[in-house]
Amino acid sequence: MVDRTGRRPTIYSVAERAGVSIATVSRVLRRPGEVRASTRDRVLAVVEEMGYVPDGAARSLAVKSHEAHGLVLPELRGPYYADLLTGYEQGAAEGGASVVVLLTHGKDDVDLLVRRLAGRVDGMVLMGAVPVSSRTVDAVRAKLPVLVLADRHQDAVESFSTENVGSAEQLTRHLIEEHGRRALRFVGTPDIADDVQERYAGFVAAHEAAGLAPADPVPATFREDDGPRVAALLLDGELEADGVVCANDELALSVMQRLLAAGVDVPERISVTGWDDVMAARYVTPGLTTVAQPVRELGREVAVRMRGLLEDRHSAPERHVLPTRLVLRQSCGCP
Amino acid sequence: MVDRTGRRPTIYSVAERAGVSIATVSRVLRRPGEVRASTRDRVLAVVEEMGYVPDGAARSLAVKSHEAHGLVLPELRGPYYADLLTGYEQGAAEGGASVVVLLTHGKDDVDLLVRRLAGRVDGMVLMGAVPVSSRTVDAVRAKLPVLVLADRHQDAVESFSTENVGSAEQLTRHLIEEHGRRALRFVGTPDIADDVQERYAGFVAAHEAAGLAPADPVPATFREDDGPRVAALLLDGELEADGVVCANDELALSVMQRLLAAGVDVPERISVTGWDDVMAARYVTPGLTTVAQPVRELGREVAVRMRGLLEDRHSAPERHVLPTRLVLRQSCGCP
DNA sequence: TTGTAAGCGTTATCAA
DNA sequence: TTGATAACGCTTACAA
Repeated sequence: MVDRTGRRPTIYSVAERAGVSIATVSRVLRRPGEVRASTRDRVLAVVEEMGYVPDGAARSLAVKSHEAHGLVLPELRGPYYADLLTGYEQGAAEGGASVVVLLTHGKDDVDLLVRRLAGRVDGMVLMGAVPVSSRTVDAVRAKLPVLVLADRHQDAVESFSTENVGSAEQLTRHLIEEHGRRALRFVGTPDIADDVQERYAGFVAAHEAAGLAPADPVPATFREDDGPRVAALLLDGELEADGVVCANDELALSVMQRLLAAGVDVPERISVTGWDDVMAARYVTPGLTTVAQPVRELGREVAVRMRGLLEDRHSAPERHVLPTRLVLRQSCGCP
Repeated sequence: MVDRTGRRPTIYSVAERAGVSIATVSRVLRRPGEVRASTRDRVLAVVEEMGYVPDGAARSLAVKSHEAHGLVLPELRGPYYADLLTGYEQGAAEGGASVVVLLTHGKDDVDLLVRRLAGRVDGMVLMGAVPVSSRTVDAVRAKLPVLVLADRHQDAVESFSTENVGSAEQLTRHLIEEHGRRALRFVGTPDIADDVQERYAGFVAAHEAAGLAPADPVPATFREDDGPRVAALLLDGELEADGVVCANDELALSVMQRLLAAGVDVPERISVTGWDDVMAARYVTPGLTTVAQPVRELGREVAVRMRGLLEDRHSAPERHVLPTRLVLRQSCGCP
């Protein structure tokens, strides 16, 4: 399956073998309707016989489009990013674009990698949590459309996110009003990401609406490892609480497991809630009350919007917020 | 940030503005050591000022390398594929390559998409479960290195997988010998994928070694939806069993939940085991006994091997098998 | 309907 | 140390 030069077949070798010009080969592949059937069949036969696959780089150079989008995520733990990627890939594929994934976790030259990626894609999506300088973001934005997810509101760049404040407020209010909680703690570090900040804001809002004083957040990362520490605080009595609103499910599951193991009655004595609705949330006992985000849809919508931006530059940056859904199970106190 | 032609800066506009040739600009970016410091600084300043990012397609065309690998997966549900991608991306990035992800689920022109992808990457990894014709695989293989994961042993193409038969046998033997099970059923459809087939083979082997007759498998897909159906069979008494060896955790979790909800004592009356060690496996009660695979490492090793193949074509196809680890929790009967 | 030829934006060889 | 210039493999006017 190599032509006589000993290399992989190019459009030239196919053309030669089929006895046509390279323009005709190109047409056969891109606009078969413009070629006479007999010619087309002959070319196609040669293409098949030689195993010719057009070089994407050469095509990109000629058409000035990479037919690819870049998706930059911190990592892929948990269902969030995977669902996001799934939705995005689908949306991009519908427009004939493939997606190049860049995972920043554990890399120390993120800015360089992002810039380099910018040379290989038509548009780029950045997760708010990725550690990239705003200088780099600006440089990339000067070159191609950039969409940002779940990030602090830099109003210059268009962003997508799922609703946080309202749902957090609703969840907190539920704990206060339906389950009579009076000493709730928010577990998570608001500064760590925009989402967490907004969820804490909702927590605070619900307290104020109820005439209660909101407690300070209990710092914790998104990882499961912090659960035991927080649970220990609760068990020691160092943290007085009749409910914990955790920044995500991993944290909530891990805290809850520790509490249960120590004989604490969840939810009777302490309510526990999470965020994300991971698979484990519906298999644990008690079932974890949490907030479900339409992540797949989010991903798909971001991709569709990106395709729109690629068609028509210069549309004003919009701010998209998708609604979330409260999932009441038993860990809050519901039957 | 556009040059006077109104378009994005190219190596030409940078060269012009810096008063050097394009060759020098290219050198500054690729081999700064070969350029006089004063020239280098001047060029770099212009690069920065104009926001110049080299076009990846043009570079690929010139160097005859896409600096990208294709990873074709059926979907991204569950931790398996996400971990695989994480490991692969890391391994690829270490070699300066990015990864283009193609998700086949829900697409009807997979063969076409795979061929097209082959024109944009230097090497391709195919998950065994993706619905792609062997004609296409052969066509792609003629053009670039292909690695296959968890696939039926077509010995022509190099493959990676995690160990199945031995671990399944070990797990089954554990149920028979330690927990005295005598009526085990395997839940999963062996024909669906190579993994399942091998897991069932281990199930059978353990029975034969113990002088027991292995029952036929109970067909079920990898999805959670099949759990209720299988559980119903068990509850109806239509399926006599004192233990079920499920093809994966989703299935096991869902069967177990149904059994528990119906008041069946797991593991006292029925043992339940899974495969994959998903997060939920360690949060449910009883904890799910399962088999953990080193998926991240697998991904990374595949990427490293791909880099090797890219260096040196024509190395004979090897068959790599990574060891797995039995994770004993309580759902099998262990304390 | 088909062919000619001019780009597309890099890299790399060879001279200067 | 730097510059001209020829690839690289494709698409697409424009001409025939």
